[in-house]
Amino acid sequence: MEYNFTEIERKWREYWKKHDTYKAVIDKSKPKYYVLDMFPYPSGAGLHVGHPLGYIASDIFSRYKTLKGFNVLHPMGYDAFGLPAEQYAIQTGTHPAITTEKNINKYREQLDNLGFSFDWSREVRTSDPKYYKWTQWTFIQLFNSYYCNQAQKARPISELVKIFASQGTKGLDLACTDDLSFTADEWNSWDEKKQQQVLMNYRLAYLADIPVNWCPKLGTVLANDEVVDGLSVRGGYPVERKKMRQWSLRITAYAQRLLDGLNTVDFPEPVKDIQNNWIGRSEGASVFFEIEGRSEKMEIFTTRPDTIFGVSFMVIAPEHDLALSLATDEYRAKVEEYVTWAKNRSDVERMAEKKVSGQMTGSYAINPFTKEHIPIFIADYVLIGYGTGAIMAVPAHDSRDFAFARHFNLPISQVVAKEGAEIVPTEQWTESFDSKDGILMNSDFLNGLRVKQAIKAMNDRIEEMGIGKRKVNYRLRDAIFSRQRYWGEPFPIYYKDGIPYPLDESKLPLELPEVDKYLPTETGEPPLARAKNWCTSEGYKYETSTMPGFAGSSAYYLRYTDPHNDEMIFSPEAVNYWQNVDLYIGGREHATGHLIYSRFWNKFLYDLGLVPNEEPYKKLINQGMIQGRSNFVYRVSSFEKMAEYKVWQLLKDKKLGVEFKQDYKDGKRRFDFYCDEKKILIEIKREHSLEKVAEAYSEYAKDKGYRILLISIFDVMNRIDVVEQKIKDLVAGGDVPEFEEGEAFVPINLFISKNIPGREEFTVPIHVDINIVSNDILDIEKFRQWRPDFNDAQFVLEDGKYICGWEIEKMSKSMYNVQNPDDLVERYGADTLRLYEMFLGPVEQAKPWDTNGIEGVARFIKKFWRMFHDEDNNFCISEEKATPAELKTLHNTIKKVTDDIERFSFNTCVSCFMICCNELGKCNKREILEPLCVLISPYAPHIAEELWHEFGHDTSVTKAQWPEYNEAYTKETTFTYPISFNGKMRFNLELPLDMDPKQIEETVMANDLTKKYTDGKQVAKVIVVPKKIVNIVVKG
RNA sequence: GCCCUGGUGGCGGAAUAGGUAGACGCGCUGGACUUAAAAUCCAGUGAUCAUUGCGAUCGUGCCGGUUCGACCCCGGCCCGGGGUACCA
Repeated sequence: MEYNFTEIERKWREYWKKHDTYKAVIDKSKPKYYVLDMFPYPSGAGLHVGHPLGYIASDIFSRYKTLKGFNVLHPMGYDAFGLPAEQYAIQTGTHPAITTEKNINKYREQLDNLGFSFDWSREVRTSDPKYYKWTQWTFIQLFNSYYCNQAQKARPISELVKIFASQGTKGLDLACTDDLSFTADEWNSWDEKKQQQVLMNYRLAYLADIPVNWCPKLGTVLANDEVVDGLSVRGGYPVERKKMRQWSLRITAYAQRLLDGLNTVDFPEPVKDIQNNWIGRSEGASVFFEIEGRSEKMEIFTTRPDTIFGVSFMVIAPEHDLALSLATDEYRAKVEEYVTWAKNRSDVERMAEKKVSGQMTGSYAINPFTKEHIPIFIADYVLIGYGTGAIMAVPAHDSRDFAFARHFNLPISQVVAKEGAEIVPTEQWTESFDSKDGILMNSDFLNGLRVKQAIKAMNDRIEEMGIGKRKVNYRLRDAIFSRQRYWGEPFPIYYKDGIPYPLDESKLPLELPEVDKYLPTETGEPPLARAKNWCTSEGYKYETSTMPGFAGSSAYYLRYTDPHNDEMIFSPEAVNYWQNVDLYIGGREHATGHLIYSRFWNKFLYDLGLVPNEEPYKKLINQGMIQGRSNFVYRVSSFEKMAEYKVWQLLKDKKLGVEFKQDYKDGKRRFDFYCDEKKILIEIKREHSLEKVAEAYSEYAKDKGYRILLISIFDVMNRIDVVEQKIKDLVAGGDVPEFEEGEAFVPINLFISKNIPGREEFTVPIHVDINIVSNDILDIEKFRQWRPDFNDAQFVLEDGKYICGWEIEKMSKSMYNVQNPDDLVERYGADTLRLYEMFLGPVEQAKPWDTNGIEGVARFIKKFWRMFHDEDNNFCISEEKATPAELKTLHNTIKKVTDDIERFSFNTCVSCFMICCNELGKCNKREILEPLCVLISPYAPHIAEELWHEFGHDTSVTKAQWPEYNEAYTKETTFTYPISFNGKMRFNLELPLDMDPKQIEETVMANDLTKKYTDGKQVAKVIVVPKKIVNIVVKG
């Protein structure tokens, strides 16, 4: 009798459910610990083995922390709004809510199968009105807030109204779209509409005409992180730049705090790097250049003000306000043409083609230091969205400016030189010198300074002269928050006289209305415009776009602390107890999206005084991707090539006594094989081809004095011995008929096992379902049934088996390498799957899925079970006292497992359990096995729970205590020293631990084996590292 | 291009602080049990040479350095994976 995992696992899952084992309640007598998984979008495909990897890790950690006496919050929910359900709705008319519900149920079933310790009473779904009420509520708070740069904090907009009324913009430093300046009198004189327009310039959620990523195929706008290489991440459709009126979140106001916060959290270094780059802080200066003959000035941003003496032209972006007005009559037509061309280029085109392009405007700027008049160009290598959309070009020290200058034949002048390097005229340069440090030259008062000093000196001078100031720029853009989509949160906004107003909080949630179709209207409005009565009771129209995917996921971790609260987003009591997330596990792909948005969202709520921490996640772990391991079968693609290969095996290496050449070229003709010595030509073809050409070949051979043999594929495949005899006869000079008519070869579905020689030459690999392959051996019967076109398949086997090839690829349906966790749970049980997923390797590392190894873990579980049971599967435990050796094994295991879980090294824990069992052998003592049962329970909760109850406990193993490590049991009195010579280990020597280095050295040197290795050589030095190693350095 | 990661047997991986490289598992080979198979158990398993025994040499992507001693630290390169790209 063996361990019946199916029944036992089901039993305990039911028990946990019935007893609310994993329900978390506030308990101030215990320290809290918050473990969070990135909640999934419930896709129709369900889970594959890659998804649960992170969940298993977090579950182990949660269970461990609970056993260590923490009150653990470990919730789960669904990121339920999203494009796939909506696309499906468009195609089929099924309401996305129905699709989503169905998918969630499937997910839940799969998750339940794995025995996770989630507190499901706290489940949230972003598409649930009770949940998105608070997403909408937060949006209203953002709408009603502005950001004060001086206080570095969000403040209520009502406060700003008061300030404007009393002092205008004087003395204020606010995060805004445009730098406005007005007096109190001006403000007070404006009507409501004008005042609201001005306030929009400051709101943290604001409406503005901005260039957006418009995806015509999806009919919506996308955020920057939803676009990759000019294509939408979902669907891969082209995206174009377009100016549209959109809701945005002023995340840029928080750029510095988002950057600073990274130093306070424990995230993987790459994630911090990605966020750092995404935010992209650069320190520089904004400088105003006068324009020849005009009153307005041109503002540029540069990080290298020290190079201003090397400026030889200016460049502005095609979308720049001055672009057209700077064009002189002479250049107007060309400028207009260029601007139109540049604006209409899609991102995809721009990325594909990186040719230098640009257009002279005819206008000139004046260098404030050299007073030189320098031409102003328009070029699309300058981006309107960064800095001021205008630059001073320093071709000697910037690769893009250099390329531009060379293309338009503009002067290049060097102003920085590498210390001590020879000065080469710039005409001879092939690339710019992008010097981050060096010595200034040709730069008046900066000459001789180092770059760093020069930047400071120049910044000081610029500010003194009043022509500019120091400035920090960020690459980060405000987050576009509108989607022209149905399946998302409606904005709690209505329009009165064209001005947006927030809905009264008492009216929340504003529920998603029913629509007849999930498509835009004929006039191009979003789907919500189709809804009947999509307006307030007073008749004011609601906003018709919906919120993006990241809206609902930005604060879900907070809602989990108090998920059913209808009065407020969460109670202060709940959030102050549970605080922020201690451990967050999820994929790296969220580094620039969700993780930045939710950090921003959290900081905003922190500013409002609602949450106690500035950062939402203390520690982040990225689980690595599980790649698919595809299997291949090799189908014969050319029987002619296969036949040629077979015959060549008979001929090559003078096997018949004479040398044959393969693929022999005779004038314009080509033959498969040729023997010069015997003047023999051999050609292999299909029967009917041979019939056609037999005569021609025959004549040709006669003319040239060759003997020829035409062989049909059929003969090679079915009568190779006859073919061989013919060739032998021919070589021996016998009279062999050139061509004998025979049967036609009917091509078959033939598959060649991987290691059959020559296979590569005549087969093509075909993906085969990994579920009909085991240890790379194909189940031939299942293969025949797998696809109708294979049911007549025939095989060339090796050792009676068909061996498949394999490759590591992405896990995907089309490659037939998707491993479904349910199948494995059915075959091996959830505990085994959990252990195996951890055993595969470090959680953070990407690794291929390979079912081959799971047997080993399954064996371990069975072995573990047998330690507690006799041959008849009866629980059989001894109350005998444990031996010192057994206690040592147990306590070494306690120490190792505890340490490894603490450092999230889950894979080595599994090895440790195996080693422990191997060492304990047949030990069945309670004193050892009871703690071991608790130790393994985070990994294999079902079997642990069963054994725990068999031990006679009537409460769950999850309520047990983590075993305490006792050093006394593992203390050693001796250490086996590796004795090495010049760093090479030669033998071991067991010595008492209390022996001092001097004594050790003496003992080792006196040893016979040591003498053997030092014989005839001079001992230069002996290194003794207590409890580590002895190294003897010998010379000669 | 730039930034980050990783590179160890046939395979997944271990070596936590510079100190016995290859733990544990898979696979493979041989054996035990069995009428047989499965399951289970035992032994072996980095490479090469020597195998009559002791063994010897090489070996953590490549080249070099530091050190008594390097998978680990330093310098230079090669390859795989991810991010990002006219960000001035």
